Amino acid sequence: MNPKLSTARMDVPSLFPPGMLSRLRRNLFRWHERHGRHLPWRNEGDPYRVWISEIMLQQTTVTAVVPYYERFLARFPDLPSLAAADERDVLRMWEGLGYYSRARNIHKTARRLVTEFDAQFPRDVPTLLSLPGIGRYTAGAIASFAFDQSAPIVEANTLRLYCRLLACDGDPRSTQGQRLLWDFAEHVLPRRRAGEFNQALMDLGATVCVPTEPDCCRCPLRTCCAAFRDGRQQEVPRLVKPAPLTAVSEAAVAVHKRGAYLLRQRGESERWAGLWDFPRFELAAGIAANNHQQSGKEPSASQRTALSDRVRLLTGISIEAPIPLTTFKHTVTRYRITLHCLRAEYATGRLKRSSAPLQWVRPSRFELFPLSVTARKLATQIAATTAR
DNA sequence: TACTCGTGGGT
DNA sequence: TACCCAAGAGT
Repeated sequence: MNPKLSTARMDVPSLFPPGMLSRLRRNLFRWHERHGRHLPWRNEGDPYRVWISEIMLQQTTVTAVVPYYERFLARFPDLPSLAAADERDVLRMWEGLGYYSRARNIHKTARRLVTEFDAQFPRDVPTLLSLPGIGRYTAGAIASFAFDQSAPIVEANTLRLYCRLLACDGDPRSTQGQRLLWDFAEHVLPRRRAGEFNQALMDLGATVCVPTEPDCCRCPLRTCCAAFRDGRQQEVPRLVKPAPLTAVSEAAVAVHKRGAYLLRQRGESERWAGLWDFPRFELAAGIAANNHQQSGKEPSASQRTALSDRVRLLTGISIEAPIPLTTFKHTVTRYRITLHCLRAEYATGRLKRSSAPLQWVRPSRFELFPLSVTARKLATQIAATTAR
């Protein structure tokens, strides 16, 4: 038994009786014919495209995905082209989209499909689940969208929709809540046209049953909706309070040597794993995000001296005194980072071999490297300056 | 189980 | 401005 699946059942049928069920399906299909979204990865009948779009759409808005999807498909039009690519080029196409393990997993899965599956996409959920980066939702999405298998889905849009249809009070992210939602998803799913049905659910969640101010007047399912009946559509589903942001002050050093700059590939256990960055160090951490007193200042003379030591420890080379260039503010996960960018000339020494990959790169070649967002900004600035 | 992993757009 | 939120998966 695959641990990503659960067979535990709850009493969903009593919560949603057969008469209501057929009405829900009928109304939803009818609504979708007129109001469904038209998206680049829809109705292509190509599991590769469905897969790429689903991975990109994990925790990412449609608006953000569309340009990345188009670029990615132009560069890697099919499974063999993706499997044959270098990971660096895959990450380069992912740069700026976030959650970079998705790109690394896509690459791993592409290679596995070519070597172990004869470059054919598996059609069943258990086999899809065995692939890196494909969880229960994505497996259901690929199986139903690409192969019209009767596989249920639960994601942000359907979670909200199901919770409201059921007026679910509990925490939908808890184990119990998840079990209820997956049971419900399976219960409502028709045997035929499952892919179209799932897409209709998501379209409804994305355009009508939205998080705030759901447009219940235009909802084809309002007569099946317990939350609407009780006037509680604004309270369901229960929200989770995000962790407060922590202010962090960091420094990035652009080390220059004869027209090239030092880049470092970030390690497996670091944030932005696999991306390249200028050597980067934490300076200080504040208590709260709005405590700018400490983090907003430029690095002091003693901090800049300490930076030289840390560059030497990290890379093995010695540098001249770093000179402040510019400052970026960047929020990532729970941290609001103030990044002080400095420039320093190479003095003496040779690059270490043992640590993370280090490389001297000319500005004209920056575009070949997948960079962290802030590194890209700094790289662009440096390239513009040196081009003159 | 709870935490980690990013970023940009909307309000 | 400071939130909220988004087609989740891996550990």
